Amino acid sequence: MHEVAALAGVSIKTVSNVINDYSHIRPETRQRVLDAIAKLGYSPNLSARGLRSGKTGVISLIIPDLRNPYFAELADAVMRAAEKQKLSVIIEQSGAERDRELSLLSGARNRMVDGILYSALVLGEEDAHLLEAIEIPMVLLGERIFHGPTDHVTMRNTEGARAATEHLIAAGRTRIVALGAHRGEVIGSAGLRLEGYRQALEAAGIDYNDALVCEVGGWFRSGGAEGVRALLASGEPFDGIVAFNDSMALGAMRVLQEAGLRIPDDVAIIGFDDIDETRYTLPTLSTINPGRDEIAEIAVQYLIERIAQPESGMPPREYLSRFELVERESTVVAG
Amino acid sequence: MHEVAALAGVSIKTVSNVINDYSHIRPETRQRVLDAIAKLGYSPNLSARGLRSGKTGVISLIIPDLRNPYFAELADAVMRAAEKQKLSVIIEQSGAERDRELSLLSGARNRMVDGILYSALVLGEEDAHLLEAIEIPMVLLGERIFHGPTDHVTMRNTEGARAATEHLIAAGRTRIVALGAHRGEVIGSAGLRLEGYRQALEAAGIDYNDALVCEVGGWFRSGGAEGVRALLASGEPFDGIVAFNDSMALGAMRVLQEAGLRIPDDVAIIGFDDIDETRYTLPTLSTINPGRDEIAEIAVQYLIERIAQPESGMPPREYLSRFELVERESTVVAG
DNA sequence: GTGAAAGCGCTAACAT
DNA sequence: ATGTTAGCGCTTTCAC
Repeated sequence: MHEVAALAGVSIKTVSNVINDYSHIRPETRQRVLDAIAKLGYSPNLSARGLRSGKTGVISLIIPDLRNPYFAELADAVMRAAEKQKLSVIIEQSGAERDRELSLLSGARNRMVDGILYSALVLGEEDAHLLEAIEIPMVLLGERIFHGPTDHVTMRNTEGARAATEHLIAAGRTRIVALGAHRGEVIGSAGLRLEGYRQALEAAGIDYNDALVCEVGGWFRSGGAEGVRALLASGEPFDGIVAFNDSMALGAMRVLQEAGLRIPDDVAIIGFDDIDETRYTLPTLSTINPGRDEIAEIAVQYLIERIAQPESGMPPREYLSRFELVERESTVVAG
Repeated sequence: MHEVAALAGVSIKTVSNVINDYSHIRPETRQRVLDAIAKLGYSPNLSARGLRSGKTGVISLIIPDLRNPYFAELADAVMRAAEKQKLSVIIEQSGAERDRELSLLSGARNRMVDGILYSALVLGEEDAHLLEAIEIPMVLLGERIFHGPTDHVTMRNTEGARAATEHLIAAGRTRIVALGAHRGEVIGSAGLRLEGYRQALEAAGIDYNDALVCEVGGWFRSGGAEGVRALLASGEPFDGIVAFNDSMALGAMRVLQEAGLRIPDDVAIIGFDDIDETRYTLPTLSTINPGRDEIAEIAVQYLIERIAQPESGMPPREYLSRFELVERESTVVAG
């Protein structure tokens, strides 16, 4: 920077002004500085800037696991949104371990980032108070913690599940499985989506049948597969499945096909998340698009606002994205 | 830090020593400092440390697109390897655009990272000289650029493809499709894998049939699907497919099944990459596991070594990981 | 419109 | 074994 100033024949302050797009610089001077920068291949030292300004231009995104397509796509959306705002993103994987989620939140690595986007999988409502201790700006993604002390961006889970269920009902299905429930959970994606499922049944005058509510080990393909296997073994008849995420739906599809059932003729199935893969399976999977891009953009915007005004006293905000029902082959009987 | 020093009744230097695990500190003093740190909830400012030491403890990983499962899994492996070494990872997506790959490599964001792991998709051999201009340590992943000025970590592409092809031959297939070739490409994954395919055919005394070498638009599901559709339309008979990555294999499987062909009975198929999904499709997909964890660990280790000794004059290294053939349902006829 | 100087929080010499 | 001091590269008052 000194060299640039020398070459351009100005002071180091002027160089700083040019870089930061300050006003009141003669165009001619500015050009001279720009030329010098180009000639010397200079680029500012971000650590120094960070030290001085207290900001690093980096945010961290805490997610359970990148190998889960849902989170990979979420990370992609967040990175695109962050880039528009000239922010870099450090991704930290919690592995869905409680200790790791906690240590990442309070960890020393955070000293290097301006804010955190936190997609909780393990911490729940009862841990909301722990978030109070986090001193750097944070925005929460997903459903695990409501009414926390931070901004929260998520989708309309209940309405989405209701729309998915109504879609199957409209297709003439009456014995509809809810795949991925967690008994006793009221908040959290599982609880909210189950509530939407119930609402749709009730509105259509279909009795709720507990035998069709299928719990799983985890929201993975394997969980969906096991769930449907158990269901088939139970002998309880069904003609539709609302899976609470796409991975489970895909696992379920595989088991149904192995069992010789046709999709959607024998069983119609709809998922949740609209991960890329659902466009290429056989059959393609109908699903609820949660508005991922919108979630990412709003979350980044909220975080930037909190970073800009850490002590604004603005109460925690809650943003619910628009979802969209995506109709594909798994729910539409050809002809 | 000053406060910590005051509370512990020592100088700020001693605090620094404790934090950095220096020797020659009386255990009692160290403990006093540690207590003070805990009480004040102090944690060091990484920006300041970075400014002073010239290192940030952050590396960047440049990949085309996280939504591609192969790269999501690579990113996961890299992050796990980096974490073991106490490094954070900033992920940058190039979107497979040439301009973006170049600007990311030389971009200002790099001032904040100690080194780059670069998985090229667009830049090729002819751009190797551009890498010379990058002044920060870099390790290359993947096949696009060989003989560049940097360390390079990748898999044994030719041997892997040969093993895959031999696996189909051993299963009695003789009319084997190579799916995902790029005509005229010699280096790059496509060229290397095609070479392995040819070697296997030759070793088995099977004539190379150009009509079975199938080019595709891109290494995505859609590319694999289109390729197989064209092949079916051509009327050229085939009983096996070596797909140069798993995504194409999955797209191909879908088209085969739509066409009423049984896998593996009518057509056996094997992919490349061992992405998670291949364990859950119907049928499950045989594939070549490229040794992703090994690649990630070696790449991070190489990068750390280069960061430690930027001007060591050590010549560029090349590391080839061990691969493994994973046998699943798509190549094994039951019974 | 531009320059001079102070200092962000830390580490590395050097001194004690 | 611990304290003192200079300075990393930048931004930011405050003069001019």
